[in-house]
Amino acid sequence: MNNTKNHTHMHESGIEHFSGEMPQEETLQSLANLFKVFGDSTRVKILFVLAKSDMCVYHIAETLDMTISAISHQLSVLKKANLVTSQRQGKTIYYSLADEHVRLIFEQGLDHVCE
Amino acid sequence: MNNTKNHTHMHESGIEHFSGEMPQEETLQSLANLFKVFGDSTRVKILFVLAKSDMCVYHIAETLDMTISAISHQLSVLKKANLVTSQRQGKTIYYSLADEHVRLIFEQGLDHVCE
DNA sequence: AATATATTTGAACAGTTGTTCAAATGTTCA
DNA sequence: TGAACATTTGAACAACTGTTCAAATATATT
Repeated sequence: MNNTKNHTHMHESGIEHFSGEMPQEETLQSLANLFKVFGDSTRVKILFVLAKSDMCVYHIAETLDMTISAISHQLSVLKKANLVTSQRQGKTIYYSLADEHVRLIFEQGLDHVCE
Repeated sequence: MNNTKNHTHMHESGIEHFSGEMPQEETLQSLANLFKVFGDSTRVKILFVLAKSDMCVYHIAETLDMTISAISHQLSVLKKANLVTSQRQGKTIYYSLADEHVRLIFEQGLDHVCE
């Protein structure tokens, strides 16, 4: 699985950058999975409209001009990732952002994109 | 493309959450693309080892126990996203993190994952 | 120029992803 | 209970992604 044998490199930089230790394999996988959820424009748009106000599936679909089914599928992804929560009120189910992390992650990302 | 006609919803939440205005379609797409790059554990690992010290392809491959080719492909993705920079030094090409944004985005993500 | 080292590149492949469509599940109200 | 509303679910399909493999490029050394 590794074709790195018989290499003559002698480099050792010594420059220390990052604050913490290298996290566990499992943690890095979780981190990648979290970012993967943010890595789709439909989901990003959903999170943005939810950041403005709680909404039901119908209204999100209307706002983004997409089918209810497509939005529902993506909401289930967001819910599984604990980025949104839902609350039934009669026939309608309202979705909201799960916590402040979402906003903070967004702001960092926007900083980078809008530099 | 939209099956949301003839809906009887009357909801208007009024709850205002997010600091800024809804960004442009294009900006949201860029944001999603940025997160997409973070959404792979190999790339996350590469960024982590680069956060500790600048490294060449061979040593990254060695550290992550993967092929040089696989790492090289992913480095080109990271470079295209302006998350890493490279600097040739003789035969060897050293890679480094492009800026502090990477660290900040990571820290936000880790906060969420390790809650 | 020829050789060894260091890395990139492109095609190919299996695995994953997002949307659509049709059908199913819940909920409310007459 | 039956009809209307609100949303979810699963299968299907095309598009995309990450890794491998083999070959190409680039640099340094002799």
